[in-house]
Amino acid sequence: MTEYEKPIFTVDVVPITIHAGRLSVALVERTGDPYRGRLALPGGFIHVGEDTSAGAAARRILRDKASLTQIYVEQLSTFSGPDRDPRGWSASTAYFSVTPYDRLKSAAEAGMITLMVVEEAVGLPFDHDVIIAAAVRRVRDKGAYSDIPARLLGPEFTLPELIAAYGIALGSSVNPAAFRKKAMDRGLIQEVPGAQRRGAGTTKPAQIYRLGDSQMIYDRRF
Amino acid sequence: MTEYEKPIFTVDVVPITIHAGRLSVALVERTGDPYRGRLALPGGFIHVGEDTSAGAAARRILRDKASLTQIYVEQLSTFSGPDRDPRGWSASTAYFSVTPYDRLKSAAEAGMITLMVVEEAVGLPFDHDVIIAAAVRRVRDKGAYSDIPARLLGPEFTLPELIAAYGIALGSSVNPAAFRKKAMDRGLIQEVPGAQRRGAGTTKPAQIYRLGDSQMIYDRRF
DNA sequence: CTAATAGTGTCTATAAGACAATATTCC
DNA sequence: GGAATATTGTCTTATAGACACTATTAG
Repeated sequence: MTEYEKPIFTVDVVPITIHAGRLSVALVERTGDPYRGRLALPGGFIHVGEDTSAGAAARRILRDKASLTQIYVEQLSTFSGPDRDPRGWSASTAYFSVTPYDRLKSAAEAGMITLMVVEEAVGLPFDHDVIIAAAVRRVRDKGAYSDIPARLLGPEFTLPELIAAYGIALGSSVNPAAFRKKAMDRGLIQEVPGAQRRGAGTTKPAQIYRLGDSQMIYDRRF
Repeated sequence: MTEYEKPIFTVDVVPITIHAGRLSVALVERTGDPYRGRLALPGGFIHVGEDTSAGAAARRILRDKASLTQIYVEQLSTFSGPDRDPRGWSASTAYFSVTPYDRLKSAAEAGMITLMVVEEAVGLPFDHDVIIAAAVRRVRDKGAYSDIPARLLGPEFTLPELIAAYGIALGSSVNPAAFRKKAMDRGLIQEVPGAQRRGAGTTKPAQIYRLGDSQMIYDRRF
């Protein structure tokens, strides 16, 4: 068999969250060679002896660079070509993660990460602008029929909070009545029976929910 | 920067077609080292001086191994891990292509490729069983709201042919009246105004259509 | 005319959006 | 009671599935 020059293979992660009511990404300062010191997506090489898959590498990177564990991670796409990395022909398998801001707060306050609103995260090294745009598109496309936006919240939430999260993730307003009906019918959420209230004060308290078993995926067939 | 052992990076393609009324994949006999002589998905290494992206490599592989050019190719997912390739830690970005059988016929008759019904393509080298299953799932998931099944046909087709293709691709029967209405309303297909007939003989001839501008993607929002 | 398939129209069930109406809390 | 938000119910509209009916060809 002919031997070919091996391309560079890396993993990048787009850590998505809601910060101050806006869909945001967590960026890290590059410590390594190209673009050292610049803000970019957390990423890195495969640790051949340690990572059991590219997805596992993505989780390791999130853990090491943003102290994030136990969160939703999904493969996005693989970006490749001779010019995207100055070191040579490269392929990067990109993942995105979805977390409540709470989980990122201490890393942000420690300066490990910098949050940017997705629309303002431009001019980044490599093709990270393109990767972020693809992640946002995925969230918007899948958001309306999946539980991804719900993962922007903690494990318990009220319906108004959930509706707000869907609105922010989808970038469009959400019909509360239709949302409720659909979410309940499809089993996206379940009431937390005991405690029913929450919220800051002066108004009617809302029921607390958790994610249900269903992910609200449904299909359309002819 | 620490140097890490580079993983192997390859590209694999799942060439999907309809053969004898069944959803099928084209496999090739491996000429290279692991699993030499076995049937497997067409695939290979990046040619660093030649390929402008992994998708371009996928197209090159289709051209070289199955004489296929100018067809629909879509990135599926990247499969990776320490054990999927006996040569070591590897990642393979998988693509699938969708073509009418006509385009594969001469390669099949020349013995370059072997067609197998997707359900029967099991026990293949590497994790190609998993890759094929993922491709079939993608076609079935996206099929109901995209033009992918239409690409299993040539550029001109009748409505009954199109409905049959959707049925085979989706693995379920299709309501002709509903399909027609939806496909026309959404602009999936356009009448070919001049010639209106075709078909073998003894029955009413059908109108010929082409793909329209729309790809019939639509979204659901709350 | 008959057989066979192409194509159309109608009815029904379902789901989503709009929007009004009701409920519950704090003050 | 009043303000503010939560929650529910009703009406309308769009779409898909079921299914029957009409159309067009060869023989």
